[in-house]
Amino acid sequence: MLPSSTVENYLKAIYVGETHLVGGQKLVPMGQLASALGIAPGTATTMVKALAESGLVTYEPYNGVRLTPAGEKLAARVLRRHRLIELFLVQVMGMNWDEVHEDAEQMEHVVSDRLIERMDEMLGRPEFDPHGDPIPTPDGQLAHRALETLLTCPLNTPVTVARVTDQDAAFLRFIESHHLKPGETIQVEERDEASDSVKLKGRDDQRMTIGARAASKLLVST
Amino acid sequence: MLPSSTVENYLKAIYVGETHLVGGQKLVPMGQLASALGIAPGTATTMVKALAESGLVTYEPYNGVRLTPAGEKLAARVLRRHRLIELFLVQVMGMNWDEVHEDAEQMEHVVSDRLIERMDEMLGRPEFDPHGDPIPTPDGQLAHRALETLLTCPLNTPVTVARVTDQDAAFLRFIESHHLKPGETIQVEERDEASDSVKLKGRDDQRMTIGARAASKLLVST
DNA sequence: GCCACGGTTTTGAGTCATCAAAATAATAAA
DNA sequence: TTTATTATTTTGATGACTCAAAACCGTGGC
Ligand SMILES: [Mn+2]
Ligand SMILES: [Mn+2]
Ligand SMILES: [Mn+2]
Ligand SMILES: [Mn+2]
Repeated sequence: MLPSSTVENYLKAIYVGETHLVGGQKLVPMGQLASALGIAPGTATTMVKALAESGLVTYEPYNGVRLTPAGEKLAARVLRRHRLIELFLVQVMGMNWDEVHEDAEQMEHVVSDRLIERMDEMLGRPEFDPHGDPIPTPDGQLAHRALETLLTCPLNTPVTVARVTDQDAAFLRFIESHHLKPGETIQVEERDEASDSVKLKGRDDQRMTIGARAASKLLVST
Repeated sequence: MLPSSTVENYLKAIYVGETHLVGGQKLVPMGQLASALGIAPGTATTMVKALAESGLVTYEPYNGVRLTPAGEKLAARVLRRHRLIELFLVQVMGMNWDEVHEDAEQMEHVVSDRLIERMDEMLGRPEFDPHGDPIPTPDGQLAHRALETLLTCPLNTPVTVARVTDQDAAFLRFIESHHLKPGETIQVEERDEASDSVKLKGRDDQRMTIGARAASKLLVST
């Protein structure tokens, strides 16, 4: 039985949720899953039990859920499609990086393998999507990069923006308008705990100050 | 309420069904609708009653169904998307014309207006899809052409293939391999009632014989 | 060690889309 | 006109997916 869009969305959310877990944690709590999918907690519980029944996840009541190898394979496939489609929409269709998420969210479930393969080919087997998120390989491997946030990277040292971990359109437009998209080189000049902000030097030595919250969503390579 | 994929498919099938009706007929019978959608007749009846309830169709029990202006607007929109997507997949993505139907069938329900507009723009506001089917304009107008089938067009006169009215992949590949795609110029040399076949002269004066059934699916302009 | 609270699960219900098969209506044949 | 055939509608049921709200569990505070 091929998985429904709903099942694919659950698996993808669990997959992404697992990467967000800190430390040795391995289980995604139901509350987090429910809010990631925008559904009621009870619905998540019911669905996850069904997913466990079909061998795609392991479910520990009151603890959370984890993907089985079978579930992980499916999840990586969906995430690969999502990110390839996003990149395609930006690179080939000329759409803005803040408006491709919703299209990708739907298309990831319906386009044929053949079309995905054509996109991948046209894009030259890309490794990262427009937001710097890694694109899983066809066999489910995720490129791992050692990145730091603007809150932890070295001061007064050129760093390259590599990834933006927030899909919010307004935030993405802000990033773009301040030339902070992946690929741009910047420096962190100062961090101020009290004012909860970070001072940056960007393109053309342009100075700017952003909040710590925003700074934590900009990942850079040194 | 935005229409579900199911509703969109029903409306599209009724829309296309109406164009296939001969004479002054105006109602699409339930059986035809059901088989076009590949569902049980009883399901069609139930759904159509719901569509009538929401003002998208007019339903006459035991006679059939017809689109209201509201329903026709939605149906034309879906058909426009379907055919634009098909053309996009062929022209831009380099897919074959016999493998784009299924992708379009799904994508028509999910891609954003913005993306459709980009496709339309990239393709130069096309009027016909890869099969020669007219693409409804944004306001729902369908280009009408006076076409004849290979069963009725004049003999020994150059005619141009304009449209192929069968989405079956094997048939489309046959058409392609014999250089009978829309745009090709051919001549009908002879029709034989007894053998139920038609003799053609195609590209490079290549002779071929095809069955009447197939001939009726090739529409030409004189 | 009890209790309150936040997170989780259960319960009961509803929507949408579907089918198989029985009942019925329209139509063609005898 | 009766009968047989075919198309259509009704009926009863199922499977996914969802919610609201009640019940429940586990843990940290006191
Ligand atoms: Mn999705
Ligand atoms: Mn992305
Ligand atoms: Mn469709
Ligand atoms: Mn077509």
